[in-house]
Amino acid sequence: MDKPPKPTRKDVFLNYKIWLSNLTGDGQIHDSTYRLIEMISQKGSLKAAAQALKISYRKAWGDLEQAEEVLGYQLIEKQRGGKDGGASVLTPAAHKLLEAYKALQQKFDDSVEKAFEEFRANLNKI
Amino acid sequence: MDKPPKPTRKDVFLNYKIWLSNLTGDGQIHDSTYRLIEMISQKGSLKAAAQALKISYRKAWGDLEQAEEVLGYQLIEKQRGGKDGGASVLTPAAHKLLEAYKALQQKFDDSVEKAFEEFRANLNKI
DNA sequence: TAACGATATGCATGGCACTCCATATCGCTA
DNA sequence: TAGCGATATGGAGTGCCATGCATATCGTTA
Repeated sequence: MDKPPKPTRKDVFLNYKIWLSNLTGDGQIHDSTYRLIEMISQKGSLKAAAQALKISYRKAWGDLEQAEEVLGYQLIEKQRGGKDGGASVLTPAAHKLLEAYKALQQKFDDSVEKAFEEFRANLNKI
Repeated sequence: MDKPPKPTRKDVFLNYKIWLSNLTGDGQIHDSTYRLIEMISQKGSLKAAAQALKISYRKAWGDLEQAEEVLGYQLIEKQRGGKDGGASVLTPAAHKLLEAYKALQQKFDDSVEKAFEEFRANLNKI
């Protein structure tokens, strides 16, 4: 019925996403994987971490598998059986990865902020 | 059969993606939409642009619709009927948008480059 | 050695995005 | 004024991927 009610300028928002991958891009490490690793560190098991993050164990396991595949080294020391049926702890490499990732994230947030302000200013010149 | 053939450090790559959206995030403008707009500018019609980019006319039309909805103003002046059955040309606003986006993209590339080098260096300390 | 709880993994299914298809509308041109 | 070709838009069909389900495996503990 009424198509153009009035061309009104609206507020727009910039979104961004960064992730690691192997050369082909079929293996990837997303932000969710970092959160998973952190949660494993807190909870002590993959299962508990998955529950805490409200994702399926299946997915959590798969994400972790892929991350280790991409990097080429282990992030988690996993134990089957035992006192509590099993457990998972981070490797030193995983701790370093988390640190490095946090720093990267921070740097990004800063430059994104600046770049977007400029962009917005340019748009408003229209 | 053979799971851990040898934990070998591998090369990893940083990927990123930026996009605009409205407040709720249900309306989005992706890189593909900018490419579409550029192609419309070259080809002179939405249909030809969609074909050139090998996407369905349906999707192209929808993406454009969404982009204009997010921004709140027209990007394309579309004509139905006429000499060639119809045509599409960019509005001045669309040209400005493309310019601003390219600048943003460039800025991003630069900061990604820097941030990733640092990240990589940190990883190699492992 | 039976039980328990976490890791490990294949497979069915459901949701979603995109493509295909069908149809309507528009306005110049011959 | 009939025809053409592009825009406009809904709906069915399809393919992919995440999720969930089911089940096997493992090793300590009681």
